[in-house]
Amino acid sequence: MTAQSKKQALDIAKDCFAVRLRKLNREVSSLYDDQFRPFGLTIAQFNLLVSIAAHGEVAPKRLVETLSLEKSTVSRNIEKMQKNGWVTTVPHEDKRRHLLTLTNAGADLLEEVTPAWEQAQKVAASTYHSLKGMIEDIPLA
Amino acid sequence: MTAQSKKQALDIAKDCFAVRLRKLNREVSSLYDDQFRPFGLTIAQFNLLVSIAAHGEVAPKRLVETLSLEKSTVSRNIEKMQKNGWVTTVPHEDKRRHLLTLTNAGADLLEEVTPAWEQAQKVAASTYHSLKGMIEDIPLA
DNA sequence: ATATATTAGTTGCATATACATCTAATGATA
DNA sequence: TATCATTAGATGTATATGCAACTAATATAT
Repeated sequence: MTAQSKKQALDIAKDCFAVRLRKLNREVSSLYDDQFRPFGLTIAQFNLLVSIAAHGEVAPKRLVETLSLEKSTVSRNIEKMQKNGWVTTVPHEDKRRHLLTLTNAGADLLEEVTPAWEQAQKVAASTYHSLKGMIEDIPLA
Repeated sequence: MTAQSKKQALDIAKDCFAVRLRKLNREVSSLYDDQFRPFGLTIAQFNLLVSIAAHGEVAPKRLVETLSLEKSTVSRNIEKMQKNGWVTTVPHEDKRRHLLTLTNAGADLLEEVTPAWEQAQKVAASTYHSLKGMIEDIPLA
């Protein structure tokens, strides 16, 4: 490691979008995980929970598209949420497909955790001032 | 799911910092992973590679702090990078500690992948216009 | 100086994520 | 209609991540 290459590496570390974004992502995600932990819920699961609720009924395929998740990731995370009794499936005429809905327990959970979510939002906004302005530039669907 | 609660869920999905940030993180990370794939390198490993290079010699503890990673995550990711021959350890007077440095192969790899990194940066910047202004607000260390 | 507390790092375990491949079902085409 | 292609989702395998508990070493306090 010459002093030259060390300086170059530092520049890369400072300039890299992914390095910065991933660090912020870990920090912010952990705020939400901390808030949700008492409910046995993770931020990843909350994300799916709220997305299903927003749709009412939704195909995994659509979650893949709107959340930029790999289909196998959706498949496995939903599987856990089904085991937890929060999500159930509705058959579809096209037998390859099915729709996901929240169970009553799932809907109740979402209501229960909303204050925790609000708390996480508050901490996130006050810790990372740029977040507020940032999110409008991130396409939702 | 009443129409009321559906609408509330949609609002949460739209307002949630974590939901948006995590989606952006997946999308951006995948740009870098695509670029690095031919080198057998991931964005997570690149992150460590460049951080070690920037320090010259660095303790895992310090990477934990500067990157907001869990110590076990650093431990295991470094382990893989050692197996790949990119990183090696230097003993410390305090026998609990050790320092990490890049091997020649690791330093060479970093040089080799720099054009791929630049390409990912270019795609990221042109796809997500807000990234450029955003990163200055994310503390690096 | 010995007992206790702290620290750095590792290991056990669980979730999250993605790529490749597979299967079942449906669609398109010759 | 029989064959081929596409599609939705599931499964195999690997990396990434974090919490809890552990170990070895050092620091602190009595």
